[in-house]
Amino acid sequence: MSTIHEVAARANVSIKTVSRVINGESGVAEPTRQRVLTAIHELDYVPNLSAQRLKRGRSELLALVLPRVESPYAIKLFADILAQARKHQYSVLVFEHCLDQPRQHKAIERGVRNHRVDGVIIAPPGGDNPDLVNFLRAVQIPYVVISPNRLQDHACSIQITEYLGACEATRYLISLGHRRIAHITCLQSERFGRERLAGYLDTLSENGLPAPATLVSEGDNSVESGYRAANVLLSQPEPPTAIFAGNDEMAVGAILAAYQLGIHIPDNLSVIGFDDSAISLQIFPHLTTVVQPIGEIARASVECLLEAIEDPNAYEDHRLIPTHLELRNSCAIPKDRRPGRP
Amino acid sequence: MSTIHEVAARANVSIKTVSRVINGESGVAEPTRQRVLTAIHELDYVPNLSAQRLKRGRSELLALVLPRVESPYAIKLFADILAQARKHQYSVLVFEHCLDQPRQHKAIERGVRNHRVDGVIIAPPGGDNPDLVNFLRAVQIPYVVISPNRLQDHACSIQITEYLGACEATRYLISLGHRRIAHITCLQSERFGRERLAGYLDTLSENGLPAPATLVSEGDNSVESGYRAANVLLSQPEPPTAIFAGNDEMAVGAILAAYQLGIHIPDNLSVIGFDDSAISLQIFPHLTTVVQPIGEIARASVECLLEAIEDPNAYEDHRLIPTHLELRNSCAIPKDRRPGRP
DNA sequence: CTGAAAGCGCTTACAG
DNA sequence: CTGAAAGCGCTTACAG
Repeated sequence: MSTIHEVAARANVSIKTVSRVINGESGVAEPTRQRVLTAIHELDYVPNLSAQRLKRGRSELLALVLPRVESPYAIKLFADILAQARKHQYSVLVFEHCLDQPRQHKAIERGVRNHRVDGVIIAPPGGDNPDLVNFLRAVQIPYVVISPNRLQDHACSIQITEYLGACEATRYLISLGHRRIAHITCLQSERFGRERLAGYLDTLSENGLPAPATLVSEGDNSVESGYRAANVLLSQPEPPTAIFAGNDEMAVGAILAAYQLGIHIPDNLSVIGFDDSAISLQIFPHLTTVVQPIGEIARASVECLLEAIEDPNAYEDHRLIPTHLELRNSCAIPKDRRPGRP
Repeated sequence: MSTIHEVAARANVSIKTVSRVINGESGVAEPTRQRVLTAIHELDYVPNLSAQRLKRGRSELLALVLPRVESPYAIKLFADILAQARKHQYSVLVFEHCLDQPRQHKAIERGVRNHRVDGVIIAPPGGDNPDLVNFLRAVQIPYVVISPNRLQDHACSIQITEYLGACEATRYLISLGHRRIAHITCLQSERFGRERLAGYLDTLSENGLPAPATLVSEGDNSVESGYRAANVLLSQPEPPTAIFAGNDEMAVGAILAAYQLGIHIPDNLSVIGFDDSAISLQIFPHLTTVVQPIGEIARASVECLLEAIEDPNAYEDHRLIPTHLELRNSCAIPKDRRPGRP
């Protein structure tokens, strides 16, 4: 591969002039610029990033710390962050994060410092790992954390409207006419699980509806737990006419349980999920769900991080990304409220 | 961050000696080595990769070209390749590949040359894009392609036993006693779809079973297409007692269709998928499936590529990774063959 | 066993 | 508007 010297020789200029053209600096006569551009084109010259980085003292490299869970959420987030970073001329290095392995953060630390990464984006649940976060603070590398359990631990964070999203889902079911609305909870050890439950409970009480304990069933975020929870909920003497599941996986579990019990969705049971993950469109009927806008999360993360890199001193930014309800085919007016039926 | 000079000064040696210690070269007296190690530790020194790369003329960087489809397959492959690369001290840069955008490969080309990537792994279906492949050949960057449609186009390729996997699935259903075994095909424009179909057909005929056209239904790899295909298959006068779907998504579609028709799985219908993707464990009953061993694919890809990087001259290697059948709960002996039933 | 010199391919002041 | 010099932080021959 050719170097800046070969380009300079061919264009009959100094390497400094070539450098100016490459970096789009002003103060190069147009004819000169054209000559350089032609030489670059003819030699098929591409600057060596390692050399640029070495000299500039910035790597233009972002690290993304992802859990080794093969969730669709993670890959979508990754893809969107990649696209955002590219817009700003940054590359992304991915580090896997295994919560269970105690010395895992050592490998990340080494990679981050080895590559002289400019900043780090921490996907959930990495933000709750004190080792990683303390390290980044100690070496003064800017970072932004997505959906951490505790906001006050970080200078920059991105979160979504977990609570309001749950409120909107519940309000929608109420507006359809449902009065016995159940909730299958996400893991209550996570903040988002507690906020989604709170949104559900508050909306019920705001609308004068009771929320007996028999309408709240615990899940663990998995399809299977939603399936079990729904089986319990639906075999009560007075079963709910609608279920708001804490995430899409559990909503799918609930739909599978309904299938087996011969309960038609949405005619006899309405179901809402949360997240808009791939599975919500793989189930029939397609799942009405609270959309977690991953594209927006990615954009905000990169923006935040880049600003923190520009101005590392006491930079603080907490962004709240709005969710919205995506209406599909898993909800309907409850049977006893439908007109035209005997 | 400290440099090699500071370490050298503190340890009272030349930078060359520090370099020797960092790179594990022999010929350093043990006491000297210890002094250097201590200095490295005290200064918390981490070598600058950009400088090392610049000097060495190798980036120790692999590129992975992935489709922008948010498939669980893609992220698992990515995670496993990441882990394999790390073992060999390589980092991985990911490039998204959008088939539909004509100038997409330009961005990949630029990134690959900019970073002086040592080699490229192309995930399906990128290997069938002539632009990308021709570029890599032109600039002489070694690459390995995973599951391409045409093997002869590449020097290094990884594929799995699509045909044998389909044979094994079909043979298993026959061994249970099924005689009316249907197949929902993957897209026939892809080699893997054709091979899976061929494995199914050949195994039936080897066992003296007819394969009437009414038992083969076309799908397009999606859950929905499996759902539609199964509805057609199961509403025939003589419906199949088993369905071998070309992938897990379509198998799930078939299960959903059976649910709605009140057909119990596995009592009244056996279903097998292909791939062992996440969804196979999210459905009930859990899906018996032909496992595509992504970990092995990742290992073989990285190995192949590293060998090609070591010896770029006319290096050729085509590896075939074996699949295996993972027995779960979606298959049973057909009703009419079960003992103890009237 | 150890080190002084040169240079990888760029950019950053500085000079003209 | 253009360029000669110095140097980013390392490793590669070479010498002793």
